[in-house]
Amino acid sequence: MARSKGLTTRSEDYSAWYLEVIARGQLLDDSPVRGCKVLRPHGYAIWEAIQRQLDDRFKATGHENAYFPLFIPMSFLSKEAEHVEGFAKEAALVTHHRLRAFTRPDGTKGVEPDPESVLEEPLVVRPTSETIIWHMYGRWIDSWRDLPLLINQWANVVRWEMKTRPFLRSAEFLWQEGHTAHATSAEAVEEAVKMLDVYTEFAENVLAIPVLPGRKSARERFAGALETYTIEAMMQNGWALQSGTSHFLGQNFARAFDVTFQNEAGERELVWATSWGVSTRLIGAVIMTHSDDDGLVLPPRVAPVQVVIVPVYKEADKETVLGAANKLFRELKGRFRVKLDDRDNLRPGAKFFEWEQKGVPLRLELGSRDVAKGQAFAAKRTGGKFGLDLEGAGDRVSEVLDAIQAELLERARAYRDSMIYSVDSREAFDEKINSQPGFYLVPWGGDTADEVAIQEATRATLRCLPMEQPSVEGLTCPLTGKPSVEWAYFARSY
RNA sequence: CGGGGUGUAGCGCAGUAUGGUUAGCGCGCCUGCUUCGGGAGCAGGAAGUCGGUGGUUCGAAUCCACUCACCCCGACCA
Repeated sequence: MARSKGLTTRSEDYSAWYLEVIARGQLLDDSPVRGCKVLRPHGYAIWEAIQRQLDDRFKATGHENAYFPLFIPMSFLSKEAEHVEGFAKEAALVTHHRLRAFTRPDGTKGVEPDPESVLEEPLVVRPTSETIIWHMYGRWIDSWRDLPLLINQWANVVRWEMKTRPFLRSAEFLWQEGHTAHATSAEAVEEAVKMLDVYTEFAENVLAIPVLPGRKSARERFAGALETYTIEAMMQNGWALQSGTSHFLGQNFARAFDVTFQNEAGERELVWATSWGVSTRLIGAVIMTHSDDDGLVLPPRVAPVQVVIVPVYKEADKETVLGAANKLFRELKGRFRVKLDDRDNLRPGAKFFEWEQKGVPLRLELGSRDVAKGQAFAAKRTGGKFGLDLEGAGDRVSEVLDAIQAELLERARAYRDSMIYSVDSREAFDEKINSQPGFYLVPWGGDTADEVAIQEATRATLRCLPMEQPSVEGLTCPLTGKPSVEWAYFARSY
């Protein structure tokens, strides 16, 4: 009989639930290296879907891909003061360029760094690529005609984090980083905001994650940026997840790497910069936004398998059913990522559980009764079962997947909206923020010192100053008692 | 990096206090037969350097030291 699915529930232990969903969905596995995970095929395929669809958007907004080296001369990191401050503590360093074999006293063999191979200048494994990219931009930019320069790269980066969490924070992760150069400040700001819009649209339409776009406070800003824009998502435990950032870097990197251009008047000016990125953290956001107590739930647009066909047969009708299943499979496979699970060693129920835990949005069961009716028995991962006509199945499946995609976004939005609160005093905030986690929207009037104090008392941080800013005329900040300056969201965050 | 916890077969665990032949159990895996609409049944079988290194001992999964990884709670961060 139906035994317990054995998954820790979200309400029992949200963190354990998250780890189990990842393990059962076969997204990640541990590696022998601290903080570094292996992206298994089912997890990597989600990243590939993200890459494809984001890359299309980057190309559509005029960007080109390039690739810059993994290794950065150590001296580059120190060229931009705030930047080095931000990344020095977590930089991995290459100091030698070869190993040599040696024999231990007990006769066993080992390898050690060859002292003869010490690098003249150590190399930093990139934590982000601003420095090496701006070094190169200095060679490529000379005239206003070279601008804007709009480049993106898909890469891995390394940040030696103290505490890691699968997808959300690991020592090595995959991401994309866009780096653009502009002739004017206004144009650079426009670019940074435009890319935040791309992220916002992508998060909602592809990942089905509603996000709050906004600006970071000075305290939360990227190291070396004048302005950091962010999209903040709400996880099911009421914690915020910074899901993408876009930075207006001013002329900081141009100044540090001496990147100037000659304007139309013939004068030399420093170039204006932006950078923007999203990472495999987005996969964590997808998991924590949509998954349920039965396991992974994936939006159709990023699901590695969108439709699974499970034939159900007895020996007598095996041939008929498998024939129909194959026919359906061939019909769908040109349009969807579809899997025909015709394994003979598992019974249907076992297959249902397996695909459920892998987050497949739509399951089509096909038994002799269905074949006789000219239908498949469809089950949505989001709930709901119905007969689906085999005739014209492709169009119908397309509609159903679209409906699931929309349903996930709406469900997430309703949940998120139900977790946005307001408070009228600091006391109320301190009392509620941890017993009732969520986004707290306040007409903020504080400064960095106030943010620090609030975090020390509650562990909540200022997540963003939303792009949409209704007037705060005449309002007082409930957290500081100072006159309100602009609206801000506070939350616990990952 | 500080405090706490856990490492025994692919997964989940017992065994460790009080050291003692061939280290068990459930699930999974392999073979065969019967099954097949929500985790199949029976029979047979394979799989472990007990996280690693070093020590104590006639003898170590068990005791000691060091070390690695993971998890939880803090400090730091995408």
